[in-house]
Amino acid sequence: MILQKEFYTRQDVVQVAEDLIGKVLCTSIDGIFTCGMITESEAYAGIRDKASHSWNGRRTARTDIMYRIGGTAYVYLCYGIHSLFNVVTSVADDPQAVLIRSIQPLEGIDDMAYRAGKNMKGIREGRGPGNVSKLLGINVSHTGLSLTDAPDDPAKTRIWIEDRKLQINHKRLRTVPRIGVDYAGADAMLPYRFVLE
DNA sequence: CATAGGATCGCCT
DNA sequence: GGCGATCCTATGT
Repeated sequence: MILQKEFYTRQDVVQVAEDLIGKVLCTSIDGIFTCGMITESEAYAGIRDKASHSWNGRRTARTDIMYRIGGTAYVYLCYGIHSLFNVVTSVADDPQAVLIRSIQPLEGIDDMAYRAGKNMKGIREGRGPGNVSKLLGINVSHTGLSLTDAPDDPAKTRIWIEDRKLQINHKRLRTVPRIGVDYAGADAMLPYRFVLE
């Protein structure tokens, strides 16, 4: 079952981030289908969260996507190299999002290995937000895509998330501070990161 | 216009 | 643990 608007438009982004663990992130790009189970996520709590791009109401051409309705893809370039994939949550004009940090590849392993090039290390684990996009073929041109509305042409690029009722061991789900947000002061300590070990 | 730095990664020591 | 890759964004002159 494909996750619909009701899942994404909830206003507690931390809860959505936790609920995304164990769900399956899927892409159909250039006719190639790949997917993986989400094993790590981070919540970015909008204008009140100093670690968020939308902190204090910041709004630019890039972050404008965060102000859209939940269920929209927000992809941006980090360090000039990596495309980082986020899921916009909550209602329009409440700019919250969840960063997908890691997946466990499920289908299309060969295509993922091809996308990763000769560097096969980490393919089985799909670790790191830059690698998630790399394996699934996601890039910054996909920012703004709807995760809930199917395109007119079935052959077109599509990104979505499925609930396959995969059973996860909640005893192995850790709630810890986020990574790489030291600049956010006290907000860097918030337990907004979820890791399935 | 110039410049610094970032929600990273992989390779080096 | 350190560093280079590489480019968009925000800020300052």
